[in-house]
Amino acid sequence: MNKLTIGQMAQLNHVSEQTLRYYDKLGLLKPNEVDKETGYRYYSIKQSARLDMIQYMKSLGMSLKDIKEQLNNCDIGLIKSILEQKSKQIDEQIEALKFQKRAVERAIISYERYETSPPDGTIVLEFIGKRKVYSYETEINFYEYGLEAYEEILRNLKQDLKNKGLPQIYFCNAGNIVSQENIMERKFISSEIFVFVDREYVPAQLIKTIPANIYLCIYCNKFDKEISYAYRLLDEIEKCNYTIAGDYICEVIADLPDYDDNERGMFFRLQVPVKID
Amino acid sequence: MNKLTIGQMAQLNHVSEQTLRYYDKLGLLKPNEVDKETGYRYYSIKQSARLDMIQYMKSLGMSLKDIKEQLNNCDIGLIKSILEQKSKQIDEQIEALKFQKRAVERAIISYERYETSPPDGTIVLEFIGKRKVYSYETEINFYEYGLEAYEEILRNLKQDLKNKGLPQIYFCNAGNIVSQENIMERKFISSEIFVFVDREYVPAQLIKTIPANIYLCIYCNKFDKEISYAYRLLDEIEKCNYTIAGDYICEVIADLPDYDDNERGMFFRLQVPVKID
DNA sequence: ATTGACCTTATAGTCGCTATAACCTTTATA
DNA sequence: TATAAAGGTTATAGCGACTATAAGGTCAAT
Repeated sequence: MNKLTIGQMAQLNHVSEQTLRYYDKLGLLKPNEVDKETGYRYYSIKQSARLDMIQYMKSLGMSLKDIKEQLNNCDIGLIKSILEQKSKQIDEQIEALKFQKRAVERAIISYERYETSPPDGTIVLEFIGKRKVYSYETEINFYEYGLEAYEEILRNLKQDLKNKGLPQIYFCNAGNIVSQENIMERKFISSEIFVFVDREYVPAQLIKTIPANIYLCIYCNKFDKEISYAYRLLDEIEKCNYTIAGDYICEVIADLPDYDDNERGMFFRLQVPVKID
Repeated sequence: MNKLTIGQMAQLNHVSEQTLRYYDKLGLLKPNEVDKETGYRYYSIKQSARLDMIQYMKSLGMSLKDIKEQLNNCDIGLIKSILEQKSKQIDEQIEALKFQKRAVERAIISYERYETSPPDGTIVLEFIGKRKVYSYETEINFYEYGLEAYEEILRNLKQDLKNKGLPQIYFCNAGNIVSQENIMERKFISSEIFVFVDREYVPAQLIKTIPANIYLCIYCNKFDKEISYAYRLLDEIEKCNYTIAGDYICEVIADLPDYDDNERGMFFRLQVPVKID
């Protein structure tokens, strides 16, 4: 039993024969003995120790090349520093995953919201709670340009999120603001684009609050229709004798993987906070 | 600016040109326009939307093939189920990483302990606090066999840990027990091997407690020397008139990636709990 | 006209295996 | 002892998502 064939060695250690042959080829784990006639590999069970160590180092994310180096030239200090680095790395990974989790939850909610949204063109009064946004100032008023300019600004926002270390997923829940002043005069001027964020995960100094209020909203399924739909909203506000109580918001509810003519498939909720007398 | 070369598109979206060519080849993102004469690819900035979606789906762990399918044949229900699955997966990953973190910390401590351990052959009295172990019963008394048998048992233990869903890392901090009864008669009989575990991470019914006590310990750097060193320990206990107060433990302090003759490089602390009158 | 930046395709390499083909050796059974 | 089944050998290709390189064609500015 002290001369194991490759199959036995593989079975004992729960690796495949090919893996053992591969390790042999790399010089990572040479069989104890090779029959010169037949080329048969024979392992000693003691070699499991080395295999254990290989598997452990692999689990730390080391490449086989690095493992080989480390095993051939054992340096405990180095191992310790790899372990310490690994420990930090795990913490970072956990943080990143928590971030990602939030983002996925957010995307699910976004799709659910899309599915349950009223159809395009519907006008409704809705209460919307307090929201946090991270906003990004641009140099141009993008209402003067089209979807292309908007895409370009999104590219910049994306880069900005990256630079600030914010998860790019927020990206799918974007929007922009037109000030109360401008919207009251029906002037579509905006150089501020934003993404909705979670307070817990974004440094407080980067975020702004949009207050809770009753909003008159209209749903819209195409980028090009925004302004005409916004006019319908303003007309409705006048008709009902509501008072505009704050900034106009164009919120992207869902960014669909649905590309007509290569264009972003978007679903919006245009909203104006109102006071009802 | 509405006709971007591959280089501009790549820069805007922070991907490499090769990646864009690769996506083109896969049919994942075809440029808006290709010059038939020169083969030059020209993208529209609007296509960034599709690229965003590709990147997002990639971040969810989808393969490019699946992404292509999904984009060509958009099904929101499917996306939602992928997202929900992803959410669960993230939770699992976080749990796994926490586990791994503990394991790495444990390995660091183990190396530190090795570095600060007294040299081979040293006998010292130490207070050792309460410890938790997961133990594994074997059919044979492995003291009757050599390192080979021990390795074989370790293979079984490893498999057992795997079956029980315990992290394999505990493996590097193993040991075995000889009952008080046997050790008092200097009979080295043991069929119980164990690994030290963290209480928090292992189901309570699987673990056993080794009580806190003062232990007379001897450090040992070779598997083959265990029994002779253990005898020295017992001789010392007699000489000092201590009373053996519990089971003998052979603890592996470090499993070094240092292979003389392919053998496991181990460092042990052999210990007997004693009562000093 | 020339330079240099940028584009093209085609091919090979990365990593840690897995799969397959074509063939050889060992072991157990008829 | 013949034979079949199990298990071993090497060599090669493939995976996935790229990256790197070579050899050559195109564009824009001087």
